[in-house]
Amino acid sequence: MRADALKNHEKIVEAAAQVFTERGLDAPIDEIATRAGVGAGTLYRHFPTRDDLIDAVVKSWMSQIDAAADEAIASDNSARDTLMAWFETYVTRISRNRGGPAKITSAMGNTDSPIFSKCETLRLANDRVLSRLRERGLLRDGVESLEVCRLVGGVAVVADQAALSPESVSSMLSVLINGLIDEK
Amino acid sequence: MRADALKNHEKIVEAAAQVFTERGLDAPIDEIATRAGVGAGTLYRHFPTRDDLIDAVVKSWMSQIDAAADEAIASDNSARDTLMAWFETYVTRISRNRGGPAKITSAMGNTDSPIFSKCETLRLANDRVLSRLRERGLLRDGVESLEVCRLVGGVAVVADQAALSPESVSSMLSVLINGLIDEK
DNA sequence: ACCTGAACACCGTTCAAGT
DNA sequence: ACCTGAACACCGTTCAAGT
Repeated sequence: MRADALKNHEKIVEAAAQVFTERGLDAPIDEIATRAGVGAGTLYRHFPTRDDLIDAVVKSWMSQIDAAADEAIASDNSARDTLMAWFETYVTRISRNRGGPAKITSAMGNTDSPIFSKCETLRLANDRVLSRLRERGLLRDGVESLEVCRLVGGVAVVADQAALSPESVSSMLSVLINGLIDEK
Repeated sequence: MRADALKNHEKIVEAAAQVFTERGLDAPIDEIATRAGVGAGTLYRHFPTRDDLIDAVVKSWMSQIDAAADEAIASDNSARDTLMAWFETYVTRISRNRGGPAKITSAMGNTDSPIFSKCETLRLANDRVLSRLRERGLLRDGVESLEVCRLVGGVAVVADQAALSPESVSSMLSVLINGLIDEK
């Protein structure tokens, strides 16, 4: 890769991160190109589809997910508290940009989506948390990680699109958690 | 209203119902106008926003919702079976057109959405089913109808956008139901 | 009073011409 | 090898001209 191409690549990702934050994941591509100071064609050369661009932007804040999962696993809190803290982190992360929950949750389990690997990171982190609780005998049988990601993602999508308060989200997550934990 | 205006109104709603079924609720407005045989301006005169048009189309199949709720209430099935049948009907109805779950669920509880009254129909029908189960002592405390509509709607949104199978939907609804019923 | 459709605006995407 | 930006396509929305 030539030096100017590399530089442009960086500038585009940086601009995209800004624009996505301000205007959501559906923001005009052209504004990103302008903000990055490159022509539209250059942007398309580096990122043929919007999803490729999203993938590049999401990359940076996905690593924090693993740390959050580790923290949830380490704690000796009740299953309820563990799941609530973890799910709230999950929702917050994927909701960082408007349109994020829908984009990420609908790509979940879809192998040929450009952002599939990011979804896998999420799914595997979630699986680790669930597995830990299962070991402790706190989870109902037959709950699958992918399914839980979709349920929690569904809550995030609705909250994102209807601009719901964090309290509404917690309250919805609470119902989900009731459905997941084994109360003996 | 003049006779030709009335006729056009009907033709537009009819065309919209067709086009929405074929191409989803985000289908090009212009195709609806063409199919109805009217100019774009005429369509906009009758329905200033897309939501106004959606409202008119949704009207017809919303009445069936009340019947489904009545049926759910009348049965002496277990809380689980009652809710599963009702939620599946709920999801099917709002998923009739692609994009329907997102449109309807994000308008839920939003007083100044053009389709608010349709959402109220859904919410009230759901409330009747929940109330009946609560009377029988089968429901956990503190579950609100609006919240349940959003949770079930969230499942429908994800299923719609990720093209999930009916089995996946049932399985997700099952988790929700676990979280709603009081197992003593 | 209502309708038409050309016109404008906006945005995604491509590609000929440049360096 | 990579970049630019004009050009094209598509679609939403308006409005002057018509009946």
